[in-house]
Amino acid sequence: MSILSKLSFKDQAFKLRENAILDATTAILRDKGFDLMTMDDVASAVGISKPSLYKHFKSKEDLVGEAMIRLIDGAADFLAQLDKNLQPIEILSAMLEWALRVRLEGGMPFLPSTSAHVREMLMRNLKYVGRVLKLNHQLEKLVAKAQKSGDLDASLPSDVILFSYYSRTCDPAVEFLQRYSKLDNEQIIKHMLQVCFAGLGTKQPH
Amino acid sequence: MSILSKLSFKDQAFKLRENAILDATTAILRDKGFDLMTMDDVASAVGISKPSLYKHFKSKEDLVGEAMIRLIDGAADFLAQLDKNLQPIEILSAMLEWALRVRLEGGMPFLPSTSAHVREMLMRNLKYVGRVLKLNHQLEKLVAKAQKSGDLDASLPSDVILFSYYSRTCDPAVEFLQRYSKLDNEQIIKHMLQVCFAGLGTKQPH
DNA sequence: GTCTATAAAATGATAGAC
DNA sequence: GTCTATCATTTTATAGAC
Repeated sequence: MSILSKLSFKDQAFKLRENAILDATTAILRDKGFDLMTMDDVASAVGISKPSLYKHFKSKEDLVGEAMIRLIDGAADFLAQLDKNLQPIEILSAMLEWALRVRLEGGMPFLPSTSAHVREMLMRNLKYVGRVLKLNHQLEKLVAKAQKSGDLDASLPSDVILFSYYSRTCDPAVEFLQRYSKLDNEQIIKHMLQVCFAGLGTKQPH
Repeated sequence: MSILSKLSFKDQAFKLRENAILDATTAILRDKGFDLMTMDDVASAVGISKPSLYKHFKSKEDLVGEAMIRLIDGAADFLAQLDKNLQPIEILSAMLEWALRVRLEGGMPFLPSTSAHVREMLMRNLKYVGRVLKLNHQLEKLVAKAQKSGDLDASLPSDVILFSYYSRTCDPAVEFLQRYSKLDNEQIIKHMLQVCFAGLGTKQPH
């Protein structure tokens, strides 16, 4: 039984419309960012009026929060569905690869890196913070294991590894390469993974 | 003879006030970003009225452009003053170290990474674009030399190296570490340089 | 629940006195 | 060149009809 079949037809339509609103929100956030995205933009992209939009989401902050939550849920689902026999470093690499691919295909705005203002807004959203903390906890454990096994540099503080890892998912180099280089998406992903884990240089032992 | 002594006292005061305006603009950009920075913010931070501010800079775009130009000029000055006997990889490392230190000490907003909107605005500023292209040309040559000498990974496209290098100057991991870790600024710089050139992993040969 | 119309507030930019 | 006062516009959010 699908998740939708539990709901009445009316509620199904409602859910579908909410998803359409979140799709439009994601696309506009990616193109314009939070500050420049207006509720008029979203309403007209979906083809509804602004008061109707406010029936679904009580504020701009709420709307963006829900869009970000859907994003985090996608990442958590991907992680949950990975082969449990993979090494921690392989899981981390696969997660980053997934995030880069989603982003290159036009899905992901990754707002938290954008500005302190947006970050604070999201941090006030308890539902969002809960999802983030849970995912962060899983990734922390993977980083610790990979450091112990020698796949990640054990001389670096785990904070440095984790924050740098997150930053790679929203690295502006991706957009620059997509716009100004002749590399295709798969080549960009391959090189970004290489740069993340092996760096720009030819490593000397330390 | 200093640069200021060529000017009348009145013009000196004018220049000093412009510098104070640019200082305030830089600080506000760092804290709030372009979209949320208002001309009222800048005027009251400097202690002048908004119309006075507009006598110095004809628009918000112009003001931010000049602040960014001053930033690029600082980088170019630092590069020009480096020891000419340094290896290209040492110069690149020193430049990144300088940029990270400036940023950690509260100076640098590094807008170009922020949003497509801001990037487009700056790209319309010919004075700014000129400075950026000149600096970019110098860094391109350093990257090519470092790849040739084997200090930077020659198997990576130079585009990938250059864009990734730029991205490290505005890596959000820096702010996360400054806010949420117990590392001091110098430790953060050391680790960020390590991550940039050597990556997160323990490199296997390729 | 959807719409038209509008309130309320913020903000980029300027007029005009001094 | 600096100020007070103000315009014009944008934008979040809502009232009220249907």
